[in-house]
Amino acid sequence: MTTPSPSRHYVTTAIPYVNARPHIGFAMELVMADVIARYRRLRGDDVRALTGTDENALKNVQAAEQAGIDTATFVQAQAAAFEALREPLNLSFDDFIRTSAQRRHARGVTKLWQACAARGDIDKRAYRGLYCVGCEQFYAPADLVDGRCPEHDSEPELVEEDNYFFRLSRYEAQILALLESGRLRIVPEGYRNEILAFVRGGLADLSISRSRARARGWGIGVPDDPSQVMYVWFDALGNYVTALDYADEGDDYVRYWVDSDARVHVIGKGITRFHAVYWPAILLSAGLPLPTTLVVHGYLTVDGRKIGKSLGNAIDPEDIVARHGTDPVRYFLCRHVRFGRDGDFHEARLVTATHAELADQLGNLLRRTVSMIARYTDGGVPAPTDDGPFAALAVQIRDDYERAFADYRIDDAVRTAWTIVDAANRHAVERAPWKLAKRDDPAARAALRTTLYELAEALRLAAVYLAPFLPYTAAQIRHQLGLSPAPEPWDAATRWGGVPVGATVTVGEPLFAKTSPAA
RNA sequence: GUCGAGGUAGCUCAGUCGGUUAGAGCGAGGGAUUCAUAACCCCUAGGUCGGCGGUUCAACUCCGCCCCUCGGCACCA
Repeated sequence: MTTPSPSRHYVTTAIPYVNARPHIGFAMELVMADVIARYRRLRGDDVRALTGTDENALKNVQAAEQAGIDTATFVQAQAAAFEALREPLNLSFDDFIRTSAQRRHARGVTKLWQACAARGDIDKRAYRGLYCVGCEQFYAPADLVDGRCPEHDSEPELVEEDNYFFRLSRYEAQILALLESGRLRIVPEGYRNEILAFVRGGLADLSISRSRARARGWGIGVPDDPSQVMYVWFDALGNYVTALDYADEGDDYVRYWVDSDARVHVIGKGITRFHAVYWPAILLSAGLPLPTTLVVHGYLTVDGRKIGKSLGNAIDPEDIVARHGTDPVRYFLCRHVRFGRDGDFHEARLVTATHAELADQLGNLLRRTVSMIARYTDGGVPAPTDDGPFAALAVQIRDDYERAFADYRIDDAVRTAWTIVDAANRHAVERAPWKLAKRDDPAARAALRTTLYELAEALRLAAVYLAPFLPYTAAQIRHQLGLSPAPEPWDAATRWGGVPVGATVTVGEPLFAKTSPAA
């Protein structure tokens, strides 16, 4: 089931608030989006990947105040910490958007607002709500404890002010139809069902502005109304198009949004409603194409405990990578966290997986293969003399792998790739080339050459399939096998028999050194 | 309350359309082997498949009820 390629793909992560340092949960989201982008590029598709930071929230103002810095400076430093994840996690995003600091964003979101307004979907209404001065936010009655603010134990005051409202209710039927038809796909399906239930419950209009005073002057102004700023969600969701220069409807916007085959948002389960309901409604109103797919992941606990905002167990991705390596962290996040479900980032298990799977199974396979080729066939990949069991396996694997990615089940995709590694290790033992090498008859020599070829080719395939997850490792495997750094076009790359006979192998350093377990 | 997702070997999890002896990895025990990072490979581990009842020749897999965990239920990653 090969999907037609090349096609155009736009892949994004959500943009996180910057009031706290990045934690391992967001690192997982970044890695997932990166894996999807790398997979599409591997297939020859035209891909654009975006991440960035959501900076206009009141929370950021408060956090800056606590830190004793002005908001813009604080936000700038925090955003840098997120962008700095690119190196340690080996991310390949093409662009990074900052919602408070880049004109393209403010301009684009203003245009988006105006487009909705022109459609008659934005109007000013009186908004009444219970407001806690301490928290600087409104509370729904249900969120209060005995009518008091859960944080400050004070009675919130009834505040009435004019806000702009978006006519979400108008789009109820359309949103429902989108979800039901699958034109807007949500994976895994469980999340789709939740949203469906939510929409069927009826959609009320949405407040999309705050008084400038209440927002402490921070945020993007409502067009033609200096007294109001946009509610951060309206501005944040817009990032997906403003980053592409929606403001001027530039080339990137046309290419990756309007004319794209897939507009994919990778998000955490907590914000699916914003992406499955509010965002499509805004786009519908403004007359822009909608996202095609929402890829929803679960939350991570750390060593079994919830990630506390300031509880101290919020693992720093840079730190964990410094101790265990980029590919092991990416590998653990991709294979050992079940797609769509909550998972546990267990450091001891990360170490176990790195040793048992990456070092012992994959790393060792490469080493034993390359060593035998160096020793038995003078360092050149030999020509096979007959077909082994792998050609059929290769077809099956490609099929399973593409199917897994079609549903964004990246953990299954890794498992599928791994079946090659397992098969090759077993094959090595069954054929025992080290025994064949001690015999001197023609049959043994033919069998030896065929087997070594098969092992090299299996590794080549493994490197192809693992490249999205383990970019550095895949490159190392290619290097040691004597292959060019750039992989072949997808069809050729995934077909059995791609290792050139005579390629000169290099016995390099072990792929994964075994580290001692972290304290 | 309601809706959803889970509850399978010590741990983390797989189990397609119901079908014969319920699987994998880790951990544990044993064996084999030497190409390789003491790695690879093979065997074993005897788990009431949350509980009770039902449908069926046959249910982990379908239906009902119940128990436990987590999450959504209007503006909160």
